[in-house]
Amino acid sequence: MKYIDKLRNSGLRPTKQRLQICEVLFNVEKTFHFTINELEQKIKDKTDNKISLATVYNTVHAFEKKGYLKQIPINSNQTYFDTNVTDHHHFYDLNDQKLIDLENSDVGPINIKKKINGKKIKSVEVLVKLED
Amino acid sequence: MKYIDKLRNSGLRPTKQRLQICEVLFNVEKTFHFTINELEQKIKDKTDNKISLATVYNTVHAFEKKGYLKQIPINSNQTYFDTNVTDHHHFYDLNDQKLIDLENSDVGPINIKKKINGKKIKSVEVLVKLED
DNA sequence: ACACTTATTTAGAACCATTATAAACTACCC
DNA sequence: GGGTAGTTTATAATGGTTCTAAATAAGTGT
Ligand SMILES: [Mn+2]
Ligand SMILES: [Mn+2]
Ligand SMILES: [Zn+2]
Ligand SMILES: [Zn+2]
Repeated sequence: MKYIDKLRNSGLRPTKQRLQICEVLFNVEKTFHFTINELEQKIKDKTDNKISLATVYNTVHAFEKKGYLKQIPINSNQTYFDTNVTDHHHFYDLNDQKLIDLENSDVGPINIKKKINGKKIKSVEVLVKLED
Repeated sequence: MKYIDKLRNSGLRPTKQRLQICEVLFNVEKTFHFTINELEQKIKDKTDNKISLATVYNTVHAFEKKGYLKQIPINSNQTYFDTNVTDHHHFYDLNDQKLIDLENSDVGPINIKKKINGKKIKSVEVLVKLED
């Protein structure tokens, strides 16, 4: 199986639950954005046996730590995650509460001129809020 | 008093509590970022009588709605607000969990080329994450 | 296969920032 | 002053997330 090695190489045991979550998250055409609750629902739809909510949280955080997921900084009552871990930007539709990817070519390079002593830039993300 | 008119003109009654919060938020040299808990602490430090936590929440949301404050989109367990309501960007220091303003001149103009049908751009914000 | 160790899963409890409630209070208008 | 709508307040409720600790499963060595 393609995810067994991925997990083992990351020091994560390839459990049945983790492999099922890998299927839902990564074995799809397009990357996508999700909350924990939305992921839980997808898992229920796709698989017969249920995975406990605690395991969903544990797994998402483990994958985030390994760089297979990232959090999207947005003000919402739920945390948003992204299966697209490349550097990219977002539209956030305030009416529909929907996130849409922006390609880097849609924004162009961003040159941060200010420097902070002893700190390095980890990421540069643009959030474009949309309304009707 | 300078905040009485500001509040009345916004359709907000200039109560003692709101005026005190105005002093803390706006009667200072520099704009700043805060969480509700940090604001509550500042209020305690500055004034003798206490303002209930519910009123702090109510007031911050009322001021946000009127455009006197804005929320900063960031992943934290607490919501961050900004007394600088002009368009500007932020450094977020992941180690210290501190927000620092970036001037527009520090980033340069950002040209969003992609358009979404029937939606207009409300804001464009850059978040630059820093680490040691 | 077996025993042993360590990682993981799980249900449920705990946590805690935020929001809702509803009664007391206050600003405003006549 | 009297009436009304807006505001404050203590407190409860909400709900996403994290913690706990016991059960289970995976890896390792023999
Ligand atoms: Mn996390
Ligand atoms: Mn708000
Ligand atoms: Zn994305
Ligand atoms: Zn700011």
